[in-house]
Amino acid sequence: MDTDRAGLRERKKQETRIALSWAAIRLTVEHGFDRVRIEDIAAEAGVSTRTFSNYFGSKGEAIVARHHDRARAIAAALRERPDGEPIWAAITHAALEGFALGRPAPNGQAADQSWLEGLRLMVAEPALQGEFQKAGAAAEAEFAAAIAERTGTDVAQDVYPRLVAGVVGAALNVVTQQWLIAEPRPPLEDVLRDVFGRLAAGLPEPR
Amino acid sequence: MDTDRAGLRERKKQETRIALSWAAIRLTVEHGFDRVRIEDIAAEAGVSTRTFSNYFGSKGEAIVARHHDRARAIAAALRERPDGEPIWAAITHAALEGFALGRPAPNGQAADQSWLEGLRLMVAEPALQGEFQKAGAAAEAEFAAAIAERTGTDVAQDVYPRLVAGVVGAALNVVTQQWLIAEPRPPLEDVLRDVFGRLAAGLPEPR
DNA sequence: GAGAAAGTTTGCAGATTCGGCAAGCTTTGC
DNA sequence: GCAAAGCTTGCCGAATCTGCAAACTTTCTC
Repeated sequence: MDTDRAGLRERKKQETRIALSWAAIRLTVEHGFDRVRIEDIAAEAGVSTRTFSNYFGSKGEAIVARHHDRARAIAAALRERPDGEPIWAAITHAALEGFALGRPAPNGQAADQSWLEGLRLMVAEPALQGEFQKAGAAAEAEFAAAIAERTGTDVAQDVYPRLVAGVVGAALNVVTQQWLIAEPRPPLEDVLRDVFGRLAAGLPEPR
Repeated sequence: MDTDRAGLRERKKQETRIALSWAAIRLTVEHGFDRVRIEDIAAEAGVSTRTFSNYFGSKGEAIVARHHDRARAIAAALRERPDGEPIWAAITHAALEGFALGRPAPNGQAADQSWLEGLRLMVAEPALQGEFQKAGAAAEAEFAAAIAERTGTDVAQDVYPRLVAGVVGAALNVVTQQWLIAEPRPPLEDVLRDVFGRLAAGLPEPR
């Protein structure tokens, strides 16, 4: 969002954060979760281990940070959708935008590849699954707030916004999963429309 | 399930596991997550810290273990539902059974109260949210398998069973949440029917 | 039943992680 | 240009986690 808002200090912090996160992903993909020490990640990003701890509470948090940001981007995208748009259309567009959105990788060229491997890692490594889900849950909270706003409901009181947010979160997980494993890899958009279509139809039993 | 199947050894292990888990919940509710050491939990359950580590990989895992078992019970309950039953009816019943099911607490009388406080804790404490979600995800996997079995679909291939499992998981989270905060506390069954009804209807926007 | 086999519990030690604190730098704001 | 505010870092102690080997218990076999 605020790409270069608010000066040098803030920008540097973002850079450090992202550098740490990518370093964590790269090293873990390459060597495996428990053969990477925080010391290694910090070194790769050019900061001290103590600084690592200032940014992230654990190795897992650092690895999942990219996913976390992307998930929140979807919530942000939803807020940007035009007011009149029907809710499911808005959600679909927001999701597509969020997925397509900024996929910055350490090296420009193999960006997608790095991200793909990172995602696979987060989903496969048991030590990371909790962190991965937690990131999703955090994003869901923002998503619920955005939905409540848009539909004039109350997050604290009404079940609707939280339910939709939770369901969409679950759906996006499935979409990601399916997209990761399907071979050949289908366009994300197709998977997403299929899944959302089923939701809107009340999840009819297939045949 | 296998209450007293398979001898003394197995039973003792279950007892230790449950004792550790309840001890972890009780102490954490009373003193707060980071003012409880594994040493304390182990002492409360009458085993060594090393033994604690044989059962659980972390404090969080121990605290969430009860939730984990209950969530898996819902998947197990689904497998027990009669074959002809429509899928959503089966899921609803399984969920109700799973929720009602075995709520053993350290002290018989305040069982529900302990469980309620434990749940609140898991949902409120950031350090536990990841673990909580992870337990849910693990249960969801079993749930998906049960659904695939029942509907003759393929977990690895088809999106349907994973999607339904994910959505139901999300829905149960919302139900639990709503049930925890609503005042006066409504019957769980009512909340559950409301939420599942919305799902089956395709999540229509509330006016 | 007795004795062997298999599975558990425990203490110990080493590697890591985590977070408070205070000193040294850098960026911001006036 | 300077003071205030915010970051980074090293150091340190408290906790966690895991492999290993010894001491026990339960289960299995004859």
